[in-house]
Amino acid sequence: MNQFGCDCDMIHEEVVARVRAQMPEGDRFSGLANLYKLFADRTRVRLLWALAQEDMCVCDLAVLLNMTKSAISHQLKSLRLGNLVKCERQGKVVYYSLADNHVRDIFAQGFAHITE
Amino acid sequence: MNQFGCDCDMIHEEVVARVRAQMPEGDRFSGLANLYKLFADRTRVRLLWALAQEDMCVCDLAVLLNMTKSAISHQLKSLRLGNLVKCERQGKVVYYSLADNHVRDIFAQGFAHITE
DNA sequence: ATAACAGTTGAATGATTGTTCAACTGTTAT
DNA sequence: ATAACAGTTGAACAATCATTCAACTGTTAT
Repeated sequence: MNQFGCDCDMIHEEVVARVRAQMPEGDRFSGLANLYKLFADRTRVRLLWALAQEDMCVCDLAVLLNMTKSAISHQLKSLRLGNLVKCERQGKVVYYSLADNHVRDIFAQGFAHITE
Repeated sequence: MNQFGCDCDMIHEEVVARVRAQMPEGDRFSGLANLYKLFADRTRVRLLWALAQEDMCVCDLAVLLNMTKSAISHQLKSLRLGNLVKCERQGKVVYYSLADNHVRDIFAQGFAHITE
């Protein structure tokens, strides 16, 4: 470990200084990583995709993905805390839907990237 | 467990049938999840952001993020296997750069979502 | 040759995370 | 009241993953 807090020399001082100067304030990178974490699981991706097609209840989603209500509910909670989905109770049934259209845009871009 | 392979009834048969019919072939959801996994870590997000500013070598990136060459190199390998970055050796130094401009677009969208 | 430095690699470790299980709440119907 | 079903929750378990450490490769300069 050296003066820079790492185990090597800084080779291009000007480059590092320039990039560091453009770095955003605070810790916006963690927020960004946390957003992408919600898309970084096959089950959650399928849930979001399904809700991008139609609003659905927990049981329908469980049947669609061949998983238990519990597993689905746990993942929906993560998505709810991340403000990607919202829910509304009607009697015994809880209907989930996308929180906003941004999720659809992110999907479109993701699919575009992996199919090229 | 029932006929559907889950622990509940299908409440809206038509909805599930309709959504299932629109489901993409194969397992494109895993590919999508794997793409987002690469963005789902603070270190990798910062590496990608830095390389979106300028091409850099491993030592510069290590200094910039206050991390060891080894940790940086491991993460760069993941990004390389995911085709998000590429590298080129010039003498002792290995320069990394974004594989294409798609990464920049994904960043723009991500930042747009978390700052609203 | 050999020293010095940039970078890579594999195993090990600790932390994070997805699913299961069992127990629970809330609503509807008998 | 009570049974039945939709959904939630917390603990436990297994799997995944990021970082560390030590040993290694490749290139340059002496």
